[in-house]
Amino acid sequence: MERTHTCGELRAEAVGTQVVLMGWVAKKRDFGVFTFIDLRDRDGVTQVVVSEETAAEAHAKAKNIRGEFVIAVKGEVVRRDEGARNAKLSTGEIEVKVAELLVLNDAAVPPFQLEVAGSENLADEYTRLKYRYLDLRRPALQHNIRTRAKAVAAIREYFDDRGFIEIETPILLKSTPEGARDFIVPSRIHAGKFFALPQSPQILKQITMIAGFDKYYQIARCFRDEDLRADRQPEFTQLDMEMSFVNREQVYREIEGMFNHVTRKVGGIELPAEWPRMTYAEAMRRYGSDKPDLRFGMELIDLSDDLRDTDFAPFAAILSGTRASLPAGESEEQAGGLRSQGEVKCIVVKGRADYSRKQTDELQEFVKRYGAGAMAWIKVGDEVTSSLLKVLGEEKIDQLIATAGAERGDAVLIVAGKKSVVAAALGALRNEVARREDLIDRSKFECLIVTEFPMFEHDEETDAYVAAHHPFTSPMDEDLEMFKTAVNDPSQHHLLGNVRAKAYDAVINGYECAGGSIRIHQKEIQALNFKALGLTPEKARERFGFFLDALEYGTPPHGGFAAGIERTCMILCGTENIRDVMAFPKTASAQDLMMDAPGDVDEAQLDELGIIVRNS
RNA sequence: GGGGUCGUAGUUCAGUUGGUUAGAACGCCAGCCUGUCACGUUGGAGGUCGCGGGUUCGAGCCCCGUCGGCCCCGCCA
Repeated sequence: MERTHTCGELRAEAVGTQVVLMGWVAKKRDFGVFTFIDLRDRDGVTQVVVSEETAAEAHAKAKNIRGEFVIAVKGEVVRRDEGARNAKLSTGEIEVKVAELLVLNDAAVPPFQLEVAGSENLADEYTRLKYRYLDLRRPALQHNIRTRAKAVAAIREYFDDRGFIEIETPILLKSTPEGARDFIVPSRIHAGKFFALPQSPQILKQITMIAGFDKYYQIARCFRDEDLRADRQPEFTQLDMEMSFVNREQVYREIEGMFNHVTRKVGGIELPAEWPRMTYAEAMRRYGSDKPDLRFGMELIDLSDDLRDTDFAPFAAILSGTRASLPAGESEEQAGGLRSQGEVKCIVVKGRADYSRKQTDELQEFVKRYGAGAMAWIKVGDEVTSSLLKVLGEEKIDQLIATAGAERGDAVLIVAGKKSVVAAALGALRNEVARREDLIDRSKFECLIVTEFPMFEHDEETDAYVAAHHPFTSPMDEDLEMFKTAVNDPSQHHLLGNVRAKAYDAVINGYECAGGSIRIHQKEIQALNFKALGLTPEKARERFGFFLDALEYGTPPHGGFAAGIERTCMILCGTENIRDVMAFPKTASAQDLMMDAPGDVDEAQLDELGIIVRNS
């Protein structure tokens, strides 16, 4: 018996033809003298009917089948009676009248029902991950995994057409101690030495530019041994690309071009030919985030100027940048710097002057997670009420309402503190409120390129500057002099915090979908950068010697980006969970429940590698 | 590393103030049923209440610890 059709393709036109379908029993409805079977494969579901009268042998076999049995049926496609059609099925106009039925394989009773009718009451994720092969049979996951395959195919198509060369880089390479934790792989031949899995092919892709390939791309697996999140797994896939002799705008055009091609091909979605651009500074100021979700407004509004004259101690301390506002441990010298300066900002929630005490308390708890000490509120109801009324007085409250642009019926949610904390707290609160108030239009795709990221971030613990993107990112031409001053004059070191980089992110619907930069191609600036990062020439050579050597031999100006395949697919599939777009994901504690990895290895294997495991 | 939340039948859940024999639906098993598509119907089996300890005359329920799923903070150049 040879399959002639899938279970998703038969329509009324096929009526009268003989077909053979193969698939899994999704559902059986037994009426004694005849039995309906919903037969499922990756394409869809077709109802087949087995009658005792016309196919006694097949009918007898049908008696003994159960969900997830694998069967083949041969029979005629017949039109269903007027009242017996099923509009919910694409194949619902027809059914297959079975003449022959073959049980290709039986199946144990599944540990969970693949789809509970009419609800989203799926089994616990633990069970579904353990039996991932069963969960993957669900149409929703089948669809997501196929969408991902289409997206990857579209990406290849885009770059192939534009003359990019797909180059594979090694999975086994050398550990570099900075950045994310590496997964390491022991070497047998060099017992006691280790490879590291790539966190990204960053250096290697730059070397393809030095090697003269001009345009490189790769669908690259990346590994980072860090804690997981709803959108983060320890291994994930990136579209990685790099090009020579380009400026930032030329890279932006490829970002736009690629995403636009993928969304058009996969989802039939038309994104703007040119995406809006916004500097990092503007994004932080207006949205408190470097990846703002632009599907809704509710921008952050600065109330600092209105509060500069206040006696209210917490605000006064924050706004004046006096000692009281500094976190414990921060020195007075640092207080002179810009970063000790705090601010007071707010968002306006339209129509929610009716927030209850419980609700504002919940939101306060929410912002505290981001380091905010408290959340103040003003409710512009029939009467104006506010947690700040006593300390600021009516007049000041009215002034704040005016600055915030709040109208009768609105609620104003206020956070004060260090700039970074205010941004983190209000940026997150903005998303949280939008979610709660259902302000997000899920049919929208709001794209943005965020530009001019800071070159460095200040690490409070070590009081050192670390690369915000990676140590090969080029500073902005405008900031080059400041960069040089900051590196060469120890008293001006803090200026590093103000140096902007030619680094950028692509953001869709609040997800960072891609990021990249123009790289440093001159060894002098690269050396300067290592110095800024506190790497002595010896240390730099130890870690990146081969790369520094490579830079000596005629490096073209170059830049590129990497795009997260999973995050892109999450947006295409409309899911908020990365596991929904990966065939075999790991749990939040980085385990594979299906194969029970990671696991122990034989003593003999360890011996060969020269490894002794310390039992604690 | 920290926080939140959940864990009761194969699955999804209910379970009152701590009180008799822990329930429902779906699934499963055995029948009946000529048009279902969440088929209907009759009957049946199925429980270490995650695990360990404690309080109590008595614990699914209270307390402590622990394990696991999910989410968040830190972390993720």
